[in-house]
Amino acid sequence: MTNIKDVAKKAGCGIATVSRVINNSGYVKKETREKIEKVIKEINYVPNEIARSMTRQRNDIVAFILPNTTHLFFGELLFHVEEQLFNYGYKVMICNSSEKLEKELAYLDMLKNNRVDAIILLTNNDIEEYLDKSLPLISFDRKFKDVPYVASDNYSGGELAAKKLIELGCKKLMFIGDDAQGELSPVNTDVTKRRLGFSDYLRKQGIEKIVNIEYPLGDYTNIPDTVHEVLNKHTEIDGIFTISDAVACDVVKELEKNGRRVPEDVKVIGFDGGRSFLNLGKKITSIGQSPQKIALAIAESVVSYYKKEEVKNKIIPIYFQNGETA
Amino acid sequence: MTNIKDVAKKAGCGIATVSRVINNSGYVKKETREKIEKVIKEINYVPNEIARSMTRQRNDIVAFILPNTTHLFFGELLFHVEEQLFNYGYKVMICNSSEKLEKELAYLDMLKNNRVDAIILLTNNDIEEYLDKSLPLISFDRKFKDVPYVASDNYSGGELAAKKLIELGCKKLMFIGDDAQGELSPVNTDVTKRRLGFSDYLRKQGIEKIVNIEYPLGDYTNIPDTVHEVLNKHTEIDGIFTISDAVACDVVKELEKNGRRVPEDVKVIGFDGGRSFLNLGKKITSIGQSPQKIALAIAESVVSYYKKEEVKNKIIPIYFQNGETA
DNA sequence: GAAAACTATGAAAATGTTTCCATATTTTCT
DNA sequence: AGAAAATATGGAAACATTTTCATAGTTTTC
Repeated sequence: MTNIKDVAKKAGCGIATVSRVINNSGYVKKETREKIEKVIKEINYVPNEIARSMTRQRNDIVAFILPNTTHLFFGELLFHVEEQLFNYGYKVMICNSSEKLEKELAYLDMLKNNRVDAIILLTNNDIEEYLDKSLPLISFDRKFKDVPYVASDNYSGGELAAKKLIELGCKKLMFIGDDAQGELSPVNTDVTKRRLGFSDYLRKQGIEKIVNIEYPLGDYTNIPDTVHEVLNKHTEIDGIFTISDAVACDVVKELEKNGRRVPEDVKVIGFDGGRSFLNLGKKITSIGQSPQKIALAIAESVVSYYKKEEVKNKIIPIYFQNGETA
Repeated sequence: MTNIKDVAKKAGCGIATVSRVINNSGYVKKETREKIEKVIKEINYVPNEIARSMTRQRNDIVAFILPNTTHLFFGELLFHVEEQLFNYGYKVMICNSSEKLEKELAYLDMLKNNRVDAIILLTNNDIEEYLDKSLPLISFDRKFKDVPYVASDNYSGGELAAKKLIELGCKKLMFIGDDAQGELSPVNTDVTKRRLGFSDYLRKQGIEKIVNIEYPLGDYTNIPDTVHEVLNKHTEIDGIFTISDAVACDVVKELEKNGRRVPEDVKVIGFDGGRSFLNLGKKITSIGQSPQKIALAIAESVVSYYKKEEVKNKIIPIYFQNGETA
């Protein structure tokens, strides 16, 4: 590989001048610039970004720690985050934690060594005490001490779902979601607020929820059994709000297996929207999160870090994505 | 941030010795090692990976250029690729091309500057002429000149689908897939082989396909209309093989809208399997690709590059994933 | 008991840039 | 015309490591 010295030698100038040409900075005479550009092409020189990172002490890399790129919503979010950051000149390093704390910690260590410019953290683990104050963190859907965060307006989403189900004439409502985010859990992600918004709204309207079904986070294997059991016990249920569209999908399958039609007999409202919603059919309605807007907010936070500005918390509005339940 | 010099000074030794301790290389007296380790902790030193990359002239980064992490199968593949490479000590940079050639080229340029250790390329574009011989490329599901590749055994997959549909008693078969990969297209990805395997098998059995439905790659918007039209024209169709499970899902919806039951009236076999298959319900059967095995093959290819061994092409077996159509 | 092998250490070179500083030339201003 | 400002250029330091080399002490070997 050729380097900047080779260019300088062949062009008969100093390396500083070559550097100026490459970075289009400082003063360079027109002929000198042309000569250098010619040589660069001739000897097929490409600047070594590793060396640039060395002097600049930054590498324009942003890391994204998330549980799993196989979840539709996460894959979508990743796509938009990468797209936004690419536009700002950043590269994105992807870190699948598989929801494991140890892996998240291993990544944080590695990322610290690598002096990445920012770390986007999406986790359900009890990681707060391990978060190094010096790391350029941005948290998604989760509040940690001293860490700026971006989140969908989950609470309003829960309220909206309740409001909608009531409008649609539902009388006996249920929530199906994650246990690890329960009110008594030490881990309190923003996702919890979906249920809180839902419950609070119902309470204000003097309506009582039938039941919450909750199960370990990320463990979708036993949903059908649990749902089956509850549905048999509470045949009066006519409206369900689920923590995500993926769960909603399983719930619909189970309902149909039990002879209940969706949306005719039971209305179902999920959460996430977008592509995941489309893929899962339109029997449900969804409270949509906007990965584009979330991604933009995150990218702006990254840029704020770079500019050493205050990085503000950002709540992203949710929206209705109407399906047949609507 | 503290550096290796700070450690050396405080420990009263040379930086070379500190380096030996960090890298666990060469000779270091036990007491010296302990002293240095103590200082490292005291002053909270973490080695600067950028500087290490500088001297080692490699950064343990592998880039993955793919169309879009929002496709279920790609998200899944990405997950396993990252997981495997993490085990080998690599970091993964993610590059969403949105299927755009210009974006792929921009990424390739950037990655060249960044001296990444390997580039996994997943594309449907006519990019061959732009591929720099000096880049450490690994192609997925696509053969380029001089570029080692990893692919699922798509041809056998097509054959298997045909065989299965015939075994299930189907008489009037159809293929639904992508136009851009047509036999006359200059772009010839391995995905094409799904149809070839399917067609060839039928031909050998003396069975003629009813029709191919093909449409622009990645453009799933007009599938329902096209399918609707063809189904009305060919009400005798009783077996369909689709290029992917995602397409199969749309096809099933359309079939049901037209009053045909799946799998009772029409059997549908898709392609991809795994999580995407599960999410889409089990009315279809799928020819499954194994993202784990693909990821392992890719990771091994990356390691071969590092060892400067010959990087071999690898064909990964597919498998049956039985649903209700089975 | 001398040579060979092993252990231990640090100075200095090398990695490929950017940037600061010094210097020189040219242009602009009054 | 002389001073100030703008243009142009290159040498050298700095970035934080690893690695080579030189040197020296300590064991082992026969």
